[in-house]
Amino acid sequence: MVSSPLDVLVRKLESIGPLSKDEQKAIYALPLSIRSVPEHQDVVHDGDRPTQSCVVLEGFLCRYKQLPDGTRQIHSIHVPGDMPDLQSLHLNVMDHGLATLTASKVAFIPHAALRKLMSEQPRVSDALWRDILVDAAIFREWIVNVGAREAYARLAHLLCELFLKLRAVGLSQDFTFQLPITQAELADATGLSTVHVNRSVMHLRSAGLITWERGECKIENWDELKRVAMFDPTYLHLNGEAKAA
Amino acid sequence: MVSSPLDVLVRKLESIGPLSKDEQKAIYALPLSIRSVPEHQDVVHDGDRPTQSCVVLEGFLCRYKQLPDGTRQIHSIHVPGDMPDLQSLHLNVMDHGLATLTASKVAFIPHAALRKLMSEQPRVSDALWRDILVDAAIFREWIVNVGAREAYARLAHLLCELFLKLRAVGLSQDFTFQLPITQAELADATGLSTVHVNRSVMHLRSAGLITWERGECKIENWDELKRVAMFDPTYLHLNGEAKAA
DNA sequence: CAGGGGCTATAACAAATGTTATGACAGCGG
DNA sequence: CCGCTGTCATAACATTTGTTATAGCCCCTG
Repeated sequence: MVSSPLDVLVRKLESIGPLSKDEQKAIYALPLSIRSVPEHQDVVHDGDRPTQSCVVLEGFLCRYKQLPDGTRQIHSIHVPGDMPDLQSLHLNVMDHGLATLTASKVAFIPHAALRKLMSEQPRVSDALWRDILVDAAIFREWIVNVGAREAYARLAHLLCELFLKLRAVGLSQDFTFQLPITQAELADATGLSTVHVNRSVMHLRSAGLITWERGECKIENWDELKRVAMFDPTYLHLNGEAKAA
Repeated sequence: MVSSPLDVLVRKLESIGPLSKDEQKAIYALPLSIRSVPEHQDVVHDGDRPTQSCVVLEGFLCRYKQLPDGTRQIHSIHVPGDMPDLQSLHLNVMDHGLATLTASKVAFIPHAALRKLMSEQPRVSDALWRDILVDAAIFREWIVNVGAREAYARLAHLLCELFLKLRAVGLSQDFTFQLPITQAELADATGLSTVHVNRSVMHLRSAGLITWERGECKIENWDELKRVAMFDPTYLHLNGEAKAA
Protein backbone atom coordinates (compact mmCIF):
# COMPACT_ATOMS: atom_id res chain seq x y z
CA MET A 1 0.00 0.00 0.00
CA VAL A 2 1.59 3.24 -1.13
CA SER A 3 0.98 6.43 0.77
CA SER A 4 1.27 9.62 -1.23
CA PRO A 5 -0.08 13.12 -0.72
CA LEU A 6 -2.08 12.46 -3.88
CA ASP A 7 -3.92 9.45 -2.43
CA VAL A 8 -6.89 11.66 -1.88
CA LEU A 9 -6.88 12.74 -5.54
CA VAL A 10 -6.81 9.13 -6.67
CA ARG A 11 -9.67 8.34 -4.31
CA LYS A 12 -11.64 11.25 -5.70
CA LEU A 13 -11.06 10.26 -9.32
CA GLU A 14 -11.95 6.66 -8.52
CA SER A 15 -15.23 7.80 -7.00
CA ILE A 16 -16.31 8.83 -10.48
CA GLY A 17 -14.50 6.14 -12.51
CA PRO A 18 -11.90 3.34 -12.08
CA LEU A 19 -8.14 3.67 -12.60
CA SER A 20 -5.58 0.90 -13.16
CA LYS A 21 -2.49 0.51 -10.99
CA ASP A 22 -0.34 1.94 -13.78
CA GLU A 23 -2.56 4.95 -14.13
CA GLN A 24 -2.43 5.51 -10.40
CA LYS A 25 1.35 5.28 -10.51
CA ALA A 26 1.50 7.89 -13.23
CA ILE A 27 -0.53 10.22 -11.02
CA TYR A 28 1.71 9.57 -8.01
CA ALA A 29 4.71 10.44 -10.17
CA LEU A 30 3.51 14.00 -10.78
CA PRO A 31 5.87 16.72 -9.58
CA LEU A 32 4.35 18.54 -6.63
CA SER A 33 4.99 21.64 -4.66
CA ILE A 34 3.01 21.55 -1.46
CA ARG A 35 1.98 24.69 0.37
CA SER A 36 0.16 25.33 3.60
CA VAL A 37 -2.23 28.23 3.26
CA PRO A 38 -3.82 30.04 6.22
CA GLU A 39 -7.56 30.52 6.32
CA HIS A 40 -9.27 33.22 4.25
CA GLN A 41 -6.48 33.72 1.80
CA ASP A 42 -6.48 33.69 -1.97
CA VAL A 43 -4.76 30.73 -3.59
CA VAL A 44 -5.41 32.05 -7.09
CA HIS A 45 -6.58 35.59 -7.78
CA ASP A 46 -9.29 36.71 -10.15
CA GLY A 47 -7.47 37.84 -13.31
CA ASP A 48 -4.43 35.60 -12.81
CA ARG A 49 -2.96 33.54 -15.63
CA PRO A 50 -1.85 30.42 -13.78
CA THR A 51 0.87 28.09 -15.03
CA GLN A 52 -0.02 25.36 -12.58
CA SER A 53 -3.12 23.75 -11.18
CA CYS A 54 -3.73 22.65 -7.63
CA VAL A 55 -5.09 19.73 -5.66
CA VAL A 56 -6.71 20.23 -2.27
CA LEU A 57 -4.94 17.93 0.22
CA GLU A 58 -6.45 19.19 3.47
CA GLY A 59 -9.00 21.85 4.38
CA PHE A 60 -11.83 23.60 2.58
CA LEU A 61 -11.49 26.01 -0.35
CA CYS A 62 -14.01 27.99 -2.34
CA ARG A 63 -14.27 29.70 -5.67
CA TYR A 64 -16.01 33.04 -5.65
CA LYS A 65 -16.69 36.30 -7.41
CA GLN A 66 -16.76 39.71 -5.83
CA LEU A 67 -19.25 42.17 -7.32
CA PRO A 68 -18.66 45.93 -7.57
CA ASP A 69 -21.32 46.49 -4.91
CA GLY A 70 -19.29 44.47 -2.43
CA THR A 71 -21.31 41.26 -2.31
CA ARG A 72 -19.37 38.05 -2.62
CA GLN A 73 -20.90 35.00 -4.20
CA ILE A 74 -19.27 31.64 -3.60
CA HIS A 75 -19.98 29.29 -6.47
CA SER A 76 -18.23 26.17 -5.30
CA ILE A 77 -16.84 24.63 -2.16
CA HIS A 78 -13.87 22.32 -2.51
CA VAL A 79 -12.75 19.50 -0.27
CA PRO A 80 -9.68 17.25 -0.29
CA GLY A 81 -9.22 15.48 -3.61
CA ASP A 82 -10.70 18.32 -5.65
CA MET A 83 -8.77 20.17 -8.36
CA PRO A 84 -10.50 23.53 -8.29
CA ASP A 85 -8.59 25.27 -11.07
CA LEU A 86 -8.07 22.49 -13.55
CA GLN A 87 -9.85 24.62 -16.13
CA SER A 88 -6.88 27.01 -16.20
CA LEU A 89 -5.20 24.42 -18.42
CA HIS A 90 -7.42 25.61 -21.27
CA LEU A 91 -8.84 28.99 -20.22
CA ASN A 92 -5.81 31.05 -19.51
CA VAL A 93 -7.33 33.93 -17.56
CA MET A 94 -9.09 33.34 -14.24
CA ASP A 95 -12.59 34.82 -14.21
CA HIS A 96 -12.94 34.26 -10.46
CA GLY A 97 -10.91 33.82 -7.32
CA LEU A 98 -9.94 30.68 -5.41
CA ALA A 99 -9.52 31.08 -1.67
CA THR A 100 -9.23 29.01 1.48
CA LEU A 101 -12.18 28.83 3.82
CA THR A 102 -10.04 27.13 6.48
CA ALA A 103 -6.32 26.63 6.92
CA SER A 104 -5.47 24.20 4.14
CA LYS A 105 -2.76 22.20 2.49
CA VAL A 106 -2.60 22.48 -1.29
CA ALA A 107 -0.41 20.74 -3.90
CA PHE A 108 0.56 22.62 -7.05
CA ILE A 109 1.28 20.77 -10.30
CA PRO A 110 2.77 22.56 -13.32
CA HIS A 111 0.50 22.66 -16.34
CA ALA A 112 3.26 21.14 -18.45
CA ALA A 113 3.39 18.04 -16.23
CA LEU A 114 -0.39 17.70 -16.36
CA ARG A 115 -0.43 18.00 -20.13
CA LYS A 116 2.26 15.35 -20.39
CA LEU A 117 0.35 13.02 -18.10
CA MET A 118 -2.85 13.56 -20.05
CA SER A 119 -1.23 12.83 -23.40
CA GLU A 120 0.56 9.71 -22.13
CA GLN A 121 -2.36 8.33 -20.12
CA PRO A 122 -5.55 8.76 -22.09
CA ARG A 123 -7.68 7.20 -19.40
CA VAL A 124 -6.29 9.55 -16.78
CA SER A 125 -7.02 12.34 -19.20
CA ASP A 126 -10.60 11.09 -19.46
CA ALA A 127 -10.84 10.94 -15.67
CA LEU A 128 -9.70 14.54 -15.32
CA TRP A 129 -12.11 15.72 -18.00
CA ARG A 130 -14.83 13.80 -16.28
CA ASP A 131 -13.92 15.59 -13.09
CA ILE A 132 -14.31 18.94 -14.85
CA LEU A 133 -17.68 17.89 -16.24
CA VAL A 134 -18.89 16.83 -12.81
CA ASP A 135 -17.71 20.20 -11.57
CA ALA A 136 -19.92 21.81 -14.21
CA ALA A 137 -22.82 19.55 -13.21
CA ILE A 138 -22.43 20.82 -9.65
CA PHE A 139 -22.58 24.41 -10.93
CA ARG A 140 -25.84 23.58 -12.66
CA GLU A 141 -27.26 22.20 -9.46
CA TRP A 142 -26.15 25.32 -7.57
CA ILE A 143 -28.03 27.47 -10.05
CA VAL A 144 -31.11 25.40 -9.20
CA ASN A 145 -30.29 25.71 -5.53
CA VAL A 146 -30.04 29.47 -5.34
CA GLY A 147 -32.65 30.06 -8.03
CA ALA A 148 -35.42 27.66 -7.10
CA ARG A 149 -35.17 26.44 -3.53
CA GLU A 150 -36.29 28.35 -0.47
CA ALA A 151 -33.72 29.09 2.22
CA TYR A 152 -34.38 26.05 4.38
CA ALA A 153 -34.13 23.59 1.48
CA ARG A 154 -31.15 25.45 0.09
CA LEU A 155 -29.09 24.84 3.19
CA ALA A 156 -30.28 21.28 3.46
CA HIS A 157 -29.19 20.67 -0.12
CA LEU A 158 -25.74 22.11 0.43
CA LEU A 159 -25.26 19.81 3.42
CA CYS A 160 -26.37 16.77 1.44
CA GLU A 161 -23.86 17.58 -1.28
CA LEU A 162 -20.95 18.23 1.07
CA PHE A 163 -21.66 15.04 2.96
CA LEU A 164 -21.57 12.87 -0.17
CA LYS A 165 -18.46 14.60 -1.51
CA LEU A 166 -16.64 14.11 1.77
CA ARG A 167 -17.76 10.53 2.18
CA ALA A 168 -16.60 9.73 -1.35
CA VAL A 169 -13.01 10.49 -0.31
CA GLY A 170 -13.32 8.79 3.08
CA LEU A 171 -13.78 11.93 5.15
CA SER A 172 -17.08 11.03 6.77
CA GLN A 173 -18.22 8.19 9.00
CA ASP A 174 -21.63 7.66 10.53
CA PHE A 175 -23.10 10.72 8.83
CA THR A 176 -20.61 12.92 10.66
CA PHE A 177 -18.14 15.26 9.01
CA GLN A 178 -16.05 18.31 9.70
CA LEU A 179 -17.80 21.54 8.72
CA PRO A 180 -15.39 24.20 9.94
CA ILE A 181 -16.97 27.11 8.10
CA THR A 182 -18.95 30.06 9.39
CA GLN A 183 -22.57 30.92 8.82
CA ALA A 184 -21.45 34.03 6.96
CA GLU A 185 -19.65 31.81 4.47
CA LEU A 186 -22.70 29.62 4.09
CA ALA A 187 -24.57 32.84 3.38
CA ASP A 188 -22.18 33.76 0.58
CA ALA A 189 -22.60 30.28 -0.87
CA THR A 190 -26.38 30.24 -0.76
CA GLY A 191 -27.13 33.83 -1.64
CA LEU A 192 -28.77 34.45 1.72
CA SER A 193 -28.04 36.88 4.53
CA THR A 194 -26.20 35.62 7.59
CA VAL A 195 -29.24 36.24 9.72
CA HIS A 196 -31.40 34.15 7.49
CA VAL A 197 -28.80 31.38 7.35
CA ASN A 198 -28.88 31.35 11.13
CA ARG A 199 -32.67 31.17 11.17
CA SER A 200 -32.60 28.25 8.75
CA VAL A 201 -29.82 26.38 10.57
CA MET A 202 -31.78 26.74 13.80
CA HIS A 203 -34.78 25.36 11.97
CA LEU A 204 -32.84 22.35 10.64
CA ARG A 205 -31.66 21.66 14.18
CA SER A 206 -35.05 21.97 15.82
CA ALA A 207 -36.52 19.70 13.14
CA GLY A 208 -33.99 17.08 14.25
CA LEU A 209 -32.32 16.86 10.84
CA ILE A 210 -28.80 17.86 11.87
CA THR A 211 -26.57 18.71 14.78
CA TRP A 212 -23.66 21.07 14.23
CA GLU A 213 -21.33 22.08 17.04
CA ARG A 214 -17.76 23.23 17.12
CA GLY A 215 -17.20 22.58 13.44
CA GLU A 216 -18.58 19.06 13.46
CA CYS A 217 -21.81 18.38 11.63
CA LYS A 218 -23.88 15.26 11.95
CA ILE A 219 -26.83 14.36 9.77
CA GLU A 220 -29.41 12.93 12.15
CA ASN A 221 -32.07 12.07 9.61
CA TRP A 222 -30.63 11.55 6.14
CA ASP A 223 -33.86 10.53 4.44
CA GLU A 224 -35.75 13.51 5.72
CA LEU A 225 -32.87 15.89 4.96
CA LYS A 226 -32.77 14.62 1.39
CA ARG A 227 -36.52 15.02 1.15
CA VAL A 228 -36.72 18.61 2.31
CA ALA A 229 -33.68 19.44 0.15
CA MET A 230 -35.27 17.79 -2.89
CA PHE A 231 -31.87 16.17 -3.22
CA ASP A 232 -31.16 13.85 -6.14
CA PRO A 233 -27.49 12.78 -6.23
CA THR A 234 -27.47 11.94 -9.94
CA TYR A 235 -25.65 15.17 -10.76
CA LEU A 236 -22.62 14.10 -8.73
CA HIS A 237 -22.13 11.20 -11.15
CA LEU A 238 -20.67 9.03 -8.40
CA ASN A 239 -20.04 5.38 -9.08
CA GLY A 240 -21.98 2.66 -7.30
CA GLU A 241 -20.22 2.37 -3.99
CA ALA A 242 -19.68 6.08 -3.49
CA LYS A 243 -23.33 6.79 -4.12
CA ALA A 244 -24.85 4.06 -1.91
CA ALA A 245 -26.66 5.58 1.04
CA MET B 1 -16.81 30.69 -49.56
CA VAL B 2 -18.39 27.45 -48.41
CA SER B 3 -21.85 27.45 -46.99
CA SER B 4 -22.62 24.65 -44.58
CA PRO B 5 -25.22 24.21 -41.86
CA LEU B 6 -22.25 24.11 -39.50
CA ASP B 7 -21.01 27.58 -40.45
CA VAL B 8 -22.55 28.89 -37.28
CA LEU B 9 -20.66 26.31 -35.20
CA VAL B 10 -17.38 27.32 -36.82
CA ARG B 11 -18.19 30.97 -36.15
CA LYS B 12 -18.95 30.17 -32.55
CA LEU B 13 -15.71 28.20 -32.04
CA GLU B 14 -13.73 30.94 -33.73
CA SER B 15 -15.21 33.50 -31.36
CA ILE B 16 -13.28 31.78 -28.58
CA GLY B 17 -10.17 30.70 -30.58
CA PRO B 18 -8.92 30.47 -34.19
CA LEU B 19 -9.23 27.45 -36.51
CA SER B 20 -7.25 26.68 -39.67
CA LYS B 21 -8.94 25.98 -43.02
CA ASP B 22 -8.18 22.28 -42.63
CA GLU B 23 -9.69 22.20 -39.21
CA GLN B 24 -12.79 23.92 -40.48
CA LYS B 25 -13.02 21.39 -43.30
CA ALA B 26 -12.85 18.54 -40.82
CA ILE B 27 -15.77 20.07 -38.96
CA TYR B 28 -17.79 20.55 -42.15
CA ALA B 29 -17.19 16.88 -42.95
CA LEU B 30 -19.02 15.69 -39.84
CA PRO B 31 -22.05 13.47 -40.51
CA LEU B 32 -25.22 15.31 -39.59
CA SER B 33 -28.83 14.53 -39.13
CA ILE B 34 -30.81 17.72 -39.05
CA ARG B 35 -34.14 17.97 -37.29
CA SER B 36 -36.70 20.74 -36.96
CA VAL B 37 -38.14 20.81 -33.46
CA PRO B 38 -41.30 22.69 -32.51
CA GLU B 39 -41.25 25.09 -29.59
CA HIS B 40 -41.40 23.84 -26.00
CA GLN B 41 -40.32 20.33 -26.73
CA ASP B 42 -37.58 18.23 -25.20
CA VAL B 43 -34.60 17.53 -27.44
CA VAL B 44 -32.90 15.39 -24.80
CA HIS B 45 -34.69 14.15 -21.69
CA ASP B 46 -33.41 14.13 -18.15
CA GLY B 47 -32.14 10.60 -17.53
CA ASP B 48 -31.34 9.85 -21.18
CA ARG B 49 -28.07 8.24 -22.24
CA PRO B 50 -27.41 9.99 -25.54
CA THR B 51 -25.26 8.49 -28.30
CA GLN B 52 -25.06 11.75 -30.20
CA SER B 53 -24.58 15.42 -29.43
CA CYS B 54 -26.32 18.33 -31.05
CA VAL B 55 -25.57 21.74 -32.52
CA VAL B 56 -28.14 24.52 -32.47
CA LEU B 57 -28.58 25.78 -36.03
CA GLU B 58 -31.59 28.05 -35.57
CA GLY B 59 -33.75 29.05 -32.62
CA PHE B 60 -33.31 29.14 -28.87
CA LEU B 61 -32.89 26.15 -26.56
CA CYS B 62 -32.50 25.83 -22.83
CA ARG B 63 -31.23 23.33 -20.32
CA TYR B 64 -33.33 22.95 -17.20
CA LYS B 65 -34.20 20.90 -14.17
CA GLN B 66 -37.66 20.26 -12.85
CA LEU B 67 -37.96 19.96 -9.06
CA PRO B 68 -40.40 17.66 -7.27
CA ASP B 69 -42.38 20.71 -6.15
CA GLY B 70 -43.02 21.64 -9.76
CA THR B 71 -40.67 24.61 -10.15
CA ARG B 72 -38.52 24.60 -13.22
CA GLN B 73 -35.10 26.19 -13.18
CA ILE B 74 -33.44 26.98 -16.47
CA HIS B 75 -29.68 26.97 -16.11
CA SER B 76 -28.60 27.90 -19.59
CA ILE B 77 -29.98 29.42 -22.75
CA HIS B 78 -28.51 28.29 -26.03
CA VAL B 79 -28.34 30.09 -29.33
CA PRO B 80 -27.17 29.05 -32.80
CA GLY B 81 -23.63 27.71 -32.75
CA ASP B 82 -23.92 26.25 -29.28
CA MET B 83 -23.47 22.54 -28.52
CA PRO B 84 -25.60 22.19 -25.42
CA ASP B 85 -25.03 18.52 -24.68
CA LEU B 86 -21.41 18.07 -25.60
CA GLN B 87 -20.80 16.84 -22.08
CA SER B 88 -22.74 13.66 -22.83
CA LEU B 89 -19.58 12.48 -24.60
CA HIS B 90 -18.07 11.83 -21.17
CA LEU B 91 -20.96 11.81 -18.68
CA ASN B 92 -23.25 9.17 -19.98
CA VAL B 93 -26.42 9.94 -18.08
CA MET B 94 -28.20 13.28 -18.51
CA ASP B 95 -28.79 15.00 -15.17
CA HIS B 96 -31.07 17.61 -16.75
CA GLY B 97 -33.27 18.19 -19.76
CA LEU B 98 -32.62 20.06 -23.00
CA ALA B 99 -35.63 21.69 -24.61
CA THR B 100 -36.53 24.22 -27.25
CA LEU B 101 -37.74 27.63 -26.20
CA THR B 102 -38.75 28.47 -29.76
CA ALA B 103 -39.19 26.40 -32.90
CA SER B 104 -35.62 25.41 -33.74
CA LYS B 105 -33.40 23.57 -36.15
CA VAL B 106 -30.89 21.21 -34.55
CA ALA B 107 -28.10 19.07 -36.04
CA PHE B 108 -27.23 15.76 -34.40
CA ILE B 109 -23.73 14.31 -34.63
CA PRO B 110 -22.96 10.74 -33.48
CA HIS B 111 -20.57 10.56 -30.56
CA ALA B 112 -18.36 8.21 -32.55
CA ALA B 113 -17.84 10.82 -35.26
CA LEU B 114 -17.07 13.48 -32.69
CA ARG B 115 -14.54 11.24 -30.94
CA LYS B 116 -12.89 10.50 -34.26
CA LEU B 117 -12.72 14.20 -35.11
CA MET B 118 -11.28 15.02 -31.72
CA SER B 119 -8.57 12.38 -31.94
CA GLU B 120 -7.56 13.35 -35.49
CA GLN B 121 -7.70 17.12 -34.99
CA PRO B 122 -6.20 17.98 -31.62
CA ARG B 123 -6.82 21.69 -32.07
CA VAL B 124 -10.48 21.11 -32.82
CA SER B 125 -10.54 18.93 -29.74
CA ASP B 126 -9.06 21.81 -27.77
CA ALA B 127 -11.66 24.17 -29.20
CA LEU B 128 -14.51 21.90 -28.17
CA TRP B 129 -13.09 21.50 -24.68
CA ARG B 130 -12.68 25.21 -24.49
CA ASP B 131 -16.32 25.55 -25.43
CA ILE B 132 -17.28 23.25 -22.57
CA LEU B 133 -15.14 25.27 -20.17
CA VAL B 134 -16.76 28.52 -21.28
CA ASP B 135 -20.09 26.83 -20.75
CA ALA B 136 -19.02 26.11 -17.17
CA ALA B 137 -17.83 29.70 -16.76
CA ILE B 138 -21.31 30.84 -17.78
CA PHE B 139 -22.82 28.54 -15.15
CA ARG B 140 -20.61 30.20 -12.55
CA GLU B 141 -21.81 33.61 -13.61
CA TRP B 142 -25.41 32.44 -13.45
CA ILE B 143 -24.88 31.33 -9.86
CA VAL B 144 -23.71 34.86 -9.16
CA ASN B 145 -26.65 36.24 -11.07
CA VAL B 146 -29.39 34.40 -9.21
CA GLY B 147 -27.53 34.40 -5.89
CA ALA B 148 -26.23 37.93 -5.64
CA ARG B 149 -28.00 40.35 -7.97
CA GLU B 150 -31.38 41.92 -7.34
CA ALA B 151 -34.13 41.32 -9.88
CA TYR B 152 -33.52 44.41 -11.99
CA ALA B 153 -29.78 43.77 -12.35
CA ARG B 154 -30.40 40.08 -12.89
CA LEU B 155 -32.47 40.70 -16.00
CA ALA B 156 -30.08 43.34 -17.23
CA HIS B 157 -27.22 40.86 -16.89
CA LEU B 158 -29.03 38.14 -18.80
CA LEU B 159 -29.67 40.57 -21.66
CA CYS B 160 -26.01 41.65 -21.75
CA GLU B 161 -24.93 38.04 -22.00
CA LEU B 162 -27.42 37.06 -24.69
CA PHE B 163 -26.51 40.10 -26.73
CA LEU B 164 -22.79 39.29 -26.73
CA LYS B 165 -23.39 35.60 -27.46
CA LEU B 166 -25.64 36.43 -30.39
CA ARG B 167 -23.35 39.09 -31.74
CA ALA B 168 -20.39 36.69 -31.60
CA VAL B 169 -22.11 34.49 -34.18
CA GLY B 170 -23.36 37.37 -36.28
CA LEU B 171 -26.95 37.40 -35.05
CA SER B 172 -27.06 40.98 -33.85
CA GLN B 173 -26.58 44.34 -35.52
CA ASP B 174 -26.92 47.77 -33.98
CA PHE B 175 -27.60 46.40 -30.52
CA THR B 176 -30.72 44.69 -31.84
CA PHE B 177 -31.45 40.98 -31.61
CA GLN B 178 -34.30 38.50 -31.70
CA LEU B 179 -35.58 37.65 -28.23
CA PRO B 180 -38.56 35.44 -28.99
CA ILE B 181 -39.04 34.12 -25.47
CA THR B 182 -41.72 34.79 -22.90
CA GLN B 183 -41.45 36.55 -19.59
CA ALA B 184 -42.40 33.29 -17.89
CA GLU B 185 -39.30 31.70 -19.42
CA LEU B 186 -37.16 34.60 -18.29
CA ALA B 187 -38.63 33.97 -14.85
CA ASP B 188 -37.54 30.34 -14.90
CA ALA B 189 -34.07 31.43 -15.95
CA THR B 190 -33.65 34.10 -13.31
CA GLY B 191 -35.39 32.43 -10.38
CA LEU B 192 -38.02 35.16 -10.22
CA SER B 193 -41.79 35.10 -10.56
CA THR B 194 -43.34 36.14 -13.86
CA VAL B 195 -44.95 39.14 -12.20
CA HIS B 196 -41.64 40.34 -10.89
CA VAL B 197 -39.96 39.78 -14.24
CA ASN B 198 -42.64 41.95 -15.77
CA ARG B 199 -42.10 44.66 -13.16
CA SER B 200 -38.36 44.61 -13.85
CA VAL B 201 -38.73 44.62 -17.63
CA MET B 202 -41.05 47.62 -17.33
CA HIS B 203 -38.44 49.27 -15.20
CA LEU B 204 -35.66 48.60 -17.74
CA ARG B 205 -37.89 50.11 -20.42
CA SER B 206 -38.85 53.19 -18.49
CA ALA B 207 -35.21 53.76 -17.59
CA GLY B 208 -34.53 53.88 -21.33
CA LEU B 209 -32.12 50.94 -21.26
CA ILE B 210 -33.97 48.65 -23.66
CA THR B 211 -36.92 48.36 -25.97
CA TRP B 212 -38.50 44.97 -26.53
CA GLU B 213 -41.48 44.48 -28.80
CA ARG B 214 -42.79 41.53 -30.76
CA GLY B 215 -39.74 39.38 -30.03
CA GLU B 216 -37.19 42.01 -31.01
CA CYS B 217 -35.02 43.48 -28.32
CA LYS B 218 -32.86 46.56 -28.69
CA ILE B 219 -30.31 47.76 -26.18
CA GLU B 220 -30.73 51.53 -26.10
CA ASN B 221 -28.00 52.31 -23.61
CA TRP B 222 -25.31 49.64 -23.53
CA ASP B 223 -23.01 51.36 -21.07
CA GLU B 224 -25.73 51.97 -18.56
CA LEU B 225 -27.17 48.48 -19.00
CA LYS B 226 -23.74 47.00 -18.30
CA ARG B 227 -23.38 49.23 -15.28
CA VAL B 228 -26.65 48.34 -13.61
CA ALA B 229 -26.03 44.66 -14.46
CA MET B 230 -22.52 44.82 -12.99
CA PHE B 231 -21.60 43.07 -16.21
CA ASP B 232 -17.99 42.01 -16.82
CA PRO B 233 -17.64 39.98 -20.04
CA THR B 234 -14.42 38.27 -19.00
CA TYR B 235 -16.23 35.05 -18.18
CA LEU B 236 -17.35 34.62 -21.79
CA HIS B 237 -13.68 34.30 -22.78
CA LEU B 238 -14.36 35.86 -26.17
CA ASN B 239 -11.46 36.75 -28.41
CA GLY B 240 -10.63 40.34 -29.26
CA GLU B 241 -13.04 41.18 -32.03
CA ALA B 242 -16.01 39.30 -30.54
CA LYS B 243 -15.58 41.12 -27.27
CA ALA B 244 -15.15 44.66 -28.59
CA ALA B 245 -18.09 46.83 -27.61
C1' DC C 1 -64.62 38.12 -38.94
C1' DA C 2 -65.42 36.18 -34.38
C1' DG C 3 -63.79 33.66 -30.64
C1' DG C 4 -60.32 31.84 -27.79
C1' DG C 5 -55.84 31.12 -25.80
C1' DG C 6 -51.65 32.77 -24.34
C1' DC C 7 -49.01 36.61 -23.10
C1' DT C 8 -48.48 41.13 -20.96
C1' DA C 9 -49.62 44.54 -17.68
C1' DT C 10 -51.10 46.02 -13.22
C1' DA C 11 -53.14 46.09 -8.57
C1' DA C 12 -53.69 44.56 -3.78
C1' DC C 13 -52.06 41.79 -0.63
C1' DA C 14 -49.03 38.03 1.55
C1' DA C 15 -44.84 35.90 2.54
C1' DA C 16 -39.96 35.38 2.46
C1' DT C 17 -35.89 37.40 3.18
C1' DG C 18 -32.81 41.44 4.27
C1' DT C 19 -31.19 45.03 7.64
C1' DT C 20 -29.83 46.89 11.79
C1' DA C 21 -29.09 46.31 16.39
C1' DT C 22 -27.87 43.98 20.54
C1' DG C 23 -26.35 40.50 23.94
C1' DA C 24 -24.07 36.16 24.99
C1' DC C 25 -20.44 33.27 24.45
C1' DA C 26 -16.01 31.11 23.20
C1' DG C 27 -11.32 31.35 21.91
C1' DC C 28 -7.14 33.92 21.63
C1' DG C 29 -3.45 37.11 22.69
C1' DG C 30 -1.46 40.00 25.84
C1' DC D 1 -6.69 36.21 33.97
C1' DC D 2 -8.54 39.90 31.43
C1' DG D 3 -10.24 42.00 27.61
C1' DC D 4 -10.78 41.70 22.57
C1' DT D 5 -12.61 39.91 18.56
C1' DG D 6 -15.33 37.04 15.86
C1' DT D 7 -19.25 34.20 15.73
C1' DC D 8 -23.82 32.87 16.99
C1' DA D 9 -28.38 33.85 18.39
C1' DT D 10 -32.41 36.68 18.45
C1' DA D 11 -35.53 40.64 18.05
C1' DA D 12 -37.86 44.39 15.59
C1' DC D 13 -38.49 46.31 11.58
C1' DA D 14 -37.84 47.28 6.35
C1' DT D 15 -37.80 45.72 1.76
C1' DT D 16 -37.98 42.72 -1.90
C1' DT D 17 -40.23 39.41 -4.05
C1' DG D 18 -44.16 36.11 -4.51
C1' DT D 19 -49.27 35.27 -5.03
C1' DT D 20 -53.69 35.79 -6.67
C1' DA D 21 -56.68 38.14 -9.42
C1' DT D 22 -58.22 40.65 -13.34
C1' DA D 23 -58.27 43.11 -17.66
C1' DG D 24 -56.49 44.12 -22.22
C1' DC D 25 -54.21 42.81 -26.19
C1' DC D 26 -52.38 40.32 -29.95
C1' DC D 27 -52.41 36.57 -32.85
C1' DC D 28 -53.97 32.42 -34.42
C1' DT D 29 -57.48 29.53 -36.02
C1' DG D 30 -61.75 28.24 -37.44
